[in-house]
Order: sequence, then structure tokens, then C-alpha cells
Amino acid sequence: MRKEIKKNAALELNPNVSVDCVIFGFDFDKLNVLVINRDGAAGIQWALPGNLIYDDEHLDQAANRVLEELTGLQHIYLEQIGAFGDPSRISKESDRSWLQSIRAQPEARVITVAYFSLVKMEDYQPQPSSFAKSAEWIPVNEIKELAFDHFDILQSAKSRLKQMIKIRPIGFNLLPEKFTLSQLHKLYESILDKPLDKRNFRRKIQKLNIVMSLEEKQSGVPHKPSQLFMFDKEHYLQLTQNGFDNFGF
Amino acid sequence: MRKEIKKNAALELNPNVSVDCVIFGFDFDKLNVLVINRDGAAGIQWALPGNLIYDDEHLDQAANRVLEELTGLQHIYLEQIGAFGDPSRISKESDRSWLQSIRAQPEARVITVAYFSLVKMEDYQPQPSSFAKSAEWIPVNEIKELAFDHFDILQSAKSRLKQMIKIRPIGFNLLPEKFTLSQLHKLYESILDKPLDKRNFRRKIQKLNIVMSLEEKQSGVPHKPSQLFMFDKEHYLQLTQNGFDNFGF
DNA sequence: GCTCTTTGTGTCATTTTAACACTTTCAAAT
DNA sequence: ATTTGAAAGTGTTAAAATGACACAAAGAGC
Repeated sequence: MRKEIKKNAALELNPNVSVDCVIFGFDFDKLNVLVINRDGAAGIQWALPGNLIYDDEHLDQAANRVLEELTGLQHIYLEQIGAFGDPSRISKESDRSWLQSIRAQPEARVITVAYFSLVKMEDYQPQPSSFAKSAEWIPVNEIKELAFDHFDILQSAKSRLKQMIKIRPIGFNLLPEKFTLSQLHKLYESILDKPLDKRNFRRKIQKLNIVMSLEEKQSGVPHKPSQLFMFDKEHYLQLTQNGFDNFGF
Repeated sequence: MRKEIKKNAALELNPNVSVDCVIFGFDFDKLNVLVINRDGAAGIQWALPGNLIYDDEHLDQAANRVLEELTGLQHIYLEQIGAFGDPSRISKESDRSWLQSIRAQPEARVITVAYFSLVKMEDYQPQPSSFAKSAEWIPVNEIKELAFDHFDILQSAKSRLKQMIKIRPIGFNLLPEKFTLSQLHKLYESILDKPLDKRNFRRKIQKLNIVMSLEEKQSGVPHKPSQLFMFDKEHYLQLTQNGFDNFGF
């Protein structure tokens, strides 16, 4: 018997299952990912935030917990990407020593369930020396390498996000409440990783009736000020209920 | 320490992670799912084929193993749906007694990674009393209830299949090598669960150039015999490389 | 008031979609 | 031999969606 059955499983980490989160943010110019940093022998290396799950915890809960522990944010858009289960996914030499220091059973086989989440970057600015873990926003396109199989997970997250944004208007989770169409435009270009015609983009967005223009305008900008918009949640709900599924560009 | 580290982990089942497979087949009329049957107190109940993974096994391997153990089939289209991790997903009263009989640690927390696969029904006819497990093809739409959380898994599988078929022509995995356009048409209708206009469907399929018409015709049918077609793999590969992603109806 | 920067707007040609009905071919039955 | 039943196969048209494309307007800073 490799595992004793305990009464208070509630408090125990399950040594075989973890969750990892790809947390996306948008700085009005490009997509960023929140990574945590580990100081190792060979300089810093980045990893996705994640941890083992507790035995009485739903996977989605675990992901929310990781997200909240790191950023303090709750009720964030979070969606499962899938499970990653290469038996040697955590046994690169460079990763093992780190695992020794953080895991009770560093040799255990661990499969991880990956999530991606979308947060408004303004809601979380990593402190240079946040006492818990040190974390940083890094532009997605500058990330060339991550610990474990996290780079693969990131790739999956990106392509899942690309796919989802064509089906549902989840991009709004990355923008503040009030935003301009140019910001939304840039957001779509960043996610889809290709230029989109400005006029066609605007036409298509407006036809969906899921943004409401406000009375308000931008101010203090050294150019023609832009109209501000809000996301029209009611209309969006209505649309999803009637099953709309093409938001494609 | 709840788990001893053993040398020959290779041979050990991991008590916390399983895979379950939603195996779809098409009988030229409707979608079917391969379920295994367990005789219980309250009559038969169906479950998806699945099992715990081995500690040295990739998740995808485990899914392939389950599929092969059940059907003898190899090199089958198989795709991950995601992980299901409700902590109480296997603790319905009606499920527990069954678990007792098949699991070394029936109380362990188990998360499962679900897969869906597409097989040609002709390639596997469940034997009424196959010695291993008894299995059966059941029309998807007639399934109202399954063991554990398998009904939820089935729903996810269905919607994932719906989604995928709009993006890639994976439907071919459900048909024999030679097929008619009417069969393909019916297949799409079954998966998308709505009628599609015959002429529009044919036009759209043919424009993609991924089916080749053969010289051969159907014979022995009591009506106008249909042209037979094959899937044009080369053309399909070319298309996917150039990134086609709208096969939608 | 000049410059710089970004906003915001419309048209047209092409392609795509959705809706729709009748003739052809074969096997089986009479 | 003729009839019957059943599915195959085929084209047009109107409406909607797409993609390409250029210039005037508004504000800030100098």
C-alpha cells in the first residue's frame, strides 16, 4: 500500500496532481504573462505559478487558490486548458534541485492541470519584493524558456486563447471597465498575432452590440480624444444564450 | 509520508489519476458511444471505459492503452478533453460499492483525464460476451445517465467534438475508407445535431478539395447508386499546414 | 498657429451564405 | 415489362459578409 488513508485528508496536499496558471495581462500594447521567478545556480529562471492540489479541493478551486495566493485577486476569468502528463515533465536536471527545496516528495510523479486566466493588469502590479513570491509581468513574445514543461503549457494557453477569442468575447476581461475601441483593436491584434484592418474591425465589433458607447471621452491625450466604451453584459448574455459562436476575424 | 517511493514505480498504478475515454462510432445513421457495463444491485449501469494510469506512463499513452485493451485497436484518433476534478466525483453511493470491487484503494481521491476518440464502427464489434469486459455501442442521444461523473464527461466530449469538426475534418476517422457524400452529410448532421442543406453541404465539402471521387459506385442498393469518395490526405495536410481553420456549417 | 499624433468614418467589388425542387437511377414487387 | 419506392445528384438567386482602401477632424505641446 503506497498511500495510507488518513482521516483528515482535507489538509493534505495530493502529491500527484498540481495546477499551473497562465495568467495573461494586457498593457494596451501587448500581451503579458505573470511568471514567478526562482533563483537558481544558473541565474534566474521563470516558472508559471502553480502548486499541488489539496485532497478535498476541486481542481478549479485549486487554480483559483493559486491565483489568489499570488495576486490577491478573486472572481477572475479562469479556464482549464488541459492536463499535462509526460512522466518526465519535471525531471529535467535543472528543475530537480528546485523541487527538492519546495516539495515534500520531490520524486513523485506529478501530472499538472493547466489553466489560463485573464486579468486586468491594473488590478495587480507585482511588488518588486512582495514577501510571498517574487513575480513579474513578462511580454509573451519575449518568453523563450520556462521551467518544467511550462513553455509547452504557455504555447497551449496562447493557442487556446486565440481559439476562444474567436468564439466568445472574453477579451473584455483584459481591459478596464472603460476602454477605447483602439485599445480593443490592439488587444485583438496582440492575441491573434496579426494586423486587423481598423475600419473592418470597428464595423464588426459594433454590429455585435456588445459594446456601449459612453458619453465620456478620453482626456489629456495629445491627439484627438477617443470615445470611451463599456462592455454591455446584458446584451452579451442574451447573445450567448441564443448560441452565438462566431466572433471571428 | 503518505506514499513510499519505490524502485519499480514502473509497474505501479497511480492511485490518484485515471483516464476515461469517450469512444465515438458512427453507424451511418447516428453517433454512438462505446460504454462498458457493470452489473449492479439496481440493474445494469453504464460507464465509460477508463482506468488508473501507471506511474511511468504518459497520459496519452494511458488513454491509448485503455482503448487498446478494450477494443484491440491501435493508432486511433484520440484527443484530450480535459481533467475532471470534483473531489466527490466518485463518491455517489451507487458507485462506491463497484469501486470497492475494482480498486485497491477505493477511497482515494481520483482526478480523471478525459479523452475522446473516433473509430470506424466496423473495426470493432463488441462481442456479446467478450471475455474481458462487456461493452456496447449505445446511441449518444439515448444515454441519460452514466456512472460517476461520466455523463458530464460525455457532454463535454460532445461539445468538443462539435467544436472540432468545425475546425478540422476529423470526421473522416468515423467513416470507412470509401464513403458516399450522403454518409458524410449524415455524419455532420449527427455531430452538429441539426439538419444541413444537402446542396449547400456538398458544395462546401467539394470546394475544400479534401475528398476525391473514385471511379467506383455503390452497388446493390435499391435506388440510384452513389458515387464513392475517398479522403484526400495529401490535400488535407497541405491545407492544415497553410493553417485553414474554418470548416464550419 | 503650426506640428504631431491618433481618432473616426464610407464605398465598392468580391465572396459567401441560405433557401429552394425536380430529374435520374437502380432494385424490388407486381 | 411496368410500376413503385427510395435516395442521388444538380443550379440559381437574393442577401449578407468580407476585405481593401484614404483622408478630414480634434486635441496637446511647442
